[in-house]
Amino acid sequence: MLQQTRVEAVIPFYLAFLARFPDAASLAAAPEAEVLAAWAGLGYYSRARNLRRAAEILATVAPAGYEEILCLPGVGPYTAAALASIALGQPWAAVDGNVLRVVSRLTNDPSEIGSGATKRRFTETAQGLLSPSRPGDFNQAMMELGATVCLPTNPRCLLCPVAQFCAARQAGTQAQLPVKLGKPAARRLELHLLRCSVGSSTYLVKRSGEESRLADFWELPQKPAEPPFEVQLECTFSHQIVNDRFQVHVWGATLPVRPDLPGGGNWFEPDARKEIPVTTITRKALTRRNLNKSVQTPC
DNA sequence: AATACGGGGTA
DNA sequence: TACCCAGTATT
Repeated sequence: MLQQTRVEAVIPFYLAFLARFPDAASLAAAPEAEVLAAWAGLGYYSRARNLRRAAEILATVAPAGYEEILCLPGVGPYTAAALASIALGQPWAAVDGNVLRVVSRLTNDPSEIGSGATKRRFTETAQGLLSPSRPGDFNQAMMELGATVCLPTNPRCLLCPVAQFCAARQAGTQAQLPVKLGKPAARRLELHLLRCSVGSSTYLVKRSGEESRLADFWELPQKPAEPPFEVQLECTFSHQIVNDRFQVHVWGATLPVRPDLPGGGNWFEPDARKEIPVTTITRKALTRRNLNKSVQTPC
């Protein structure tokens, strides 16, 4: 439950869940739908399915250590280390997002925090700091430090119990760590979809692939009325993603029909321009699933 | 290495 | 609004 979910958000779900499924056997015996119902509101529902599958295993065998715990579905390096250290007292550093941030500051290391190489190195650092006699307490202390003191922005160094060991604090760089690779200011992508009307009918039009020799032309997915006909593009789109925003640019265009080209006359050259407004849609509202229907709304 | 997966809190 | 959260699985 704690994977990518704040402790405060988890607690009520955790209590209700344990009341309903007090042990591995009862969870393993429960229908998946019932488990999902108890999970409702927590998000990341594959965690619930994985947890039930793990319970099926745990009802039979008890894993002996990190490597075996890691084999359970839904258990990755962090969770395996947390379980091995807290439940079994074994010396594995549990490295979550908090610990990555704490280590980046303790060592004043400007490496990009999202890369796999950096995570591996920071994990080794945490492993070296780990208390072998109290690995569970150490791991929880590191995470708690990140959650309450070594905050993402405005770390509270004056309250920090390990400020005297912190390289970033000495260098005064704590506010600039950890370093996150910024996404490009604007990724521009082609939308490959637009709408046109033929007479009173409206059709979707898509651009053919770049690798095609017809890359610069637009294609009617369904064959419209028999040629000859006139095609008037009402508008066309392009979109770009700026940070978490999905912007759709809409502009008008008129395209001449090219019956002389391959495709039975269903090809024509783009002739666009004059950008008019910009519609902004949040990325959450524009997943791959509903892309097709969403992009039609601005038109 | 990138992405999908959720819902909620915060600056 | 943009980022983050006691990450993992999949591509």
